[in-house]
Amino acid sequence: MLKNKTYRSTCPLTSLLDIIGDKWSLIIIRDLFMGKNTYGQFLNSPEGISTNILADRLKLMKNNELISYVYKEYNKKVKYYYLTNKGIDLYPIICEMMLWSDKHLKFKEMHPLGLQSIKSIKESGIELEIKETKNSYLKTRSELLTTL
Amino acid sequence: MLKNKTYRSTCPLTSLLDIIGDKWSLIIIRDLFMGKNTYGQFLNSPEGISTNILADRLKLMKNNELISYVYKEYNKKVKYYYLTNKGIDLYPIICEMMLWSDKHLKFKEMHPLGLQSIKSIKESGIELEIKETKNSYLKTRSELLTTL
DNA sequence: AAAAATCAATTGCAAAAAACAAGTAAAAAA
DNA sequence: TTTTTTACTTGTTTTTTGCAATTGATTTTT
Repeated sequence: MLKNKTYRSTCPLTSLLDIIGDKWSLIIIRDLFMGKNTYGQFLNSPEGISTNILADRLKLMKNNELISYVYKEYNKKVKYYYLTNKGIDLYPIICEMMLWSDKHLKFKEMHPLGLQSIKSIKESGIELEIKETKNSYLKTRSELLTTL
Repeated sequence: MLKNKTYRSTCPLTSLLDIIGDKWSLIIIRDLFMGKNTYGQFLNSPEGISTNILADRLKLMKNNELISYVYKEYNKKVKYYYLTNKGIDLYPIICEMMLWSDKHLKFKEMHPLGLQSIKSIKESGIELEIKETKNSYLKTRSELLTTL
């Protein structure tokens, strides 16, 4: 299992990388923004994460308070994961990452989080888009939390 | 050595992670923005990257055209690395990462890229700050490239 | 109530990558 | 010419990943 090491330096960039600087964590966060919220749904993403890595990352991100989960009362088995506020605040990073890829890479087929709209809004400042997606997710999350 | 695999999916986020989704690449990019540009300078960063990992990442980022290097005429040994335009465009990502850390983590001692100024400008839209840092780096780079 | 199916993990093992230590080759400085 | 500096490379150990099979609790079906 991936160790939760101590931070390598006091640099804020480094510290973030110590937490989510791997090839899978942000993909799970992306899936959460897209409305996925169970272990099985994460497994079904096209990237094909392995079960042990997924379990490990969910545990780590839970420890780091980026995500949490609830059970629904009619099912004691399935954990419904959701982003904490701390996790939601990762959205601008994901946004900028997708914009970079869109500009510099050739893959344009899949745009999970409405990249086109992000781009057009970008010109008038990205803040609005960030706020909108955040609010939209907050709504989704509150629905999840109120329908246990 | 880290393999340059094929992309795991067509998602732009995933593709970016396939390129720089590790614990070291962005730290080197950060150092370049801070004005460091040689192997030895990268080695001296507080994070303490190993020599083999550093050599590997420089090679990979060169292959991916995020960075390049030049020799100065008075020294045939030292490679002076610099960010390409593609690499410079990673700055908004680094920016957002530092802002996230500043908001959510406790480490406030080291702010490599003028975080405080990024924050204050953020309120009036981050675009300006991004453009400024970009221009500032472009100047540094052109100085490097003209004083071979 | 018992059997079957589902689902979120865990386990074991091989391969890959990272960390650590030491060495090398070329160029620059003394 | 000798010494030092610099950018790596090599070798070994440890950690992490990838993959397949399995477990164990819960849910569904019979």
